[in-house]
Amino acid sequence: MAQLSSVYRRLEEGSKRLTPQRELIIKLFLERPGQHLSAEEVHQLVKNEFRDIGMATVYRTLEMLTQLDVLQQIHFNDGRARYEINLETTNVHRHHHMVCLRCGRVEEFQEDLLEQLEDRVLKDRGFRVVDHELKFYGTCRQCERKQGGRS
Amino acid sequence: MAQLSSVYRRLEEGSKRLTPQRELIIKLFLERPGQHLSAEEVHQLVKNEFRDIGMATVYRTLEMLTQLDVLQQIHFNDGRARYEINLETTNVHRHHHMVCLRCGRVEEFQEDLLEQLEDRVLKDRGFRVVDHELKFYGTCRQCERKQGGRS
DNA sequence: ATACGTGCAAAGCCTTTGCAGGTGA
DNA sequence: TCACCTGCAAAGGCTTTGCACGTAT
Repeated sequence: MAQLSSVYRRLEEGSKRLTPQRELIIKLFLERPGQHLSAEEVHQLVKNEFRDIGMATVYRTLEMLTQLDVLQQIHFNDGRARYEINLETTNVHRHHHMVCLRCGRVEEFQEDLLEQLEDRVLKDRGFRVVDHELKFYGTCRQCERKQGGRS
Repeated sequence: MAQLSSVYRRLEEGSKRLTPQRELIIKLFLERPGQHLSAEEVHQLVKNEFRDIGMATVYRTLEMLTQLDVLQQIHFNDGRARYEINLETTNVHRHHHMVCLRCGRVEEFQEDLLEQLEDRVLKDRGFRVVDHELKFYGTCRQCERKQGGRS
C-alpha cells in the first residue's frame, strides 16, 4: 500500500512514534478511502483488534493525523466530527459530499466546476480561496426508489 | 419591516405565542440579515434589553424558528451551531459562505452555478438534490492586505 | 535520562431536558 | 381549565485535559 509509507514518513518528520494503536487507526482509514468515520466509530473498529484502546487515544490520534494532513475533519451538521483520509494532500481541492436526508448515508463525487467561481470571488470581493467544501442534501437512489421521493 | 409580519404569521400558524423574548430574538436577526450568530451571541445581545432571559429559552426559540424555516442552522467546523435568517424561505437554494481562515469572519455571496452539477448528479448517481451548501475557505481582503497572503 | 504515548477519570463545552411556577386563550 | 412558555438547574453528548504509569530513543 503505497500510501502507508508516506504516512509513516510524515509521522517521523513530526517526530511522532508509530504505536500499534496509531498504526491500526491509520490502516483503518487507508482500507476505507471513501468513508467518513466518527471518533466513536473508529474506537469501536479498532477495539476489535486492540481491546484496551481508550477514547482519548483515538481523539489524540485523530487530532494528530489531521494536523499532519493525513486526515481531514468534516462536519455534517449532526453535531459530531467525522474524519476521512486525505488521499491527495498536496491537492487542496477535495471531493464533495451528497448527504441523504432520509438514511443519512454520505456519498461523494469528484467534480470541479468551481474554479471560475473562485476567480470571480477573488476579483469581486478580494477573497482568496484556498479550499472549498460543497455539500448536496437530498435523497439517495435507494431512498428515492423506496418512497418515490417524498418524506 | 415586511418580513416581521410574515414571521408573526408563521408563529400563529404553529400556534406559537409571540413573547417578548421571542420578539427580541426575531428582531435581532431581521436587523442583521447577513450575520451568523451563535446561541451564546444571541443570548448576550438579547440580555441588553431583557436582563433575565435564560440560555434555555434562547435555544428553544432558535430551535423553533429553525423548524418554522425562519432561521437556518449552519456549522462552520468550530463545534458550535450558528443561525442566520432565511430571507427567502420558499427558495430552497441559498447563498453561500466565505470563511476567512485568519480572522474567522464569514462573508456571503449569491451565486448559482450549481444547477448543471445537480442535474449531472441525478443522472449519474440517482441522487436528487433538494439543497446545497457551498463554503469557501481562504483569506479575506483585509487579512490579505495585512499579511500579503501568508500565515 | 528524556521526551513521547497511553488509559483512565475528571473536567469542559455546547446543547437539551425536567420541573415548578407563570401566563395567555 | 388547558396548553403554552419561562428560568433555573441538572443532565446529556462529544471532546479535551491532567495525571501517573509505561516505553522508545
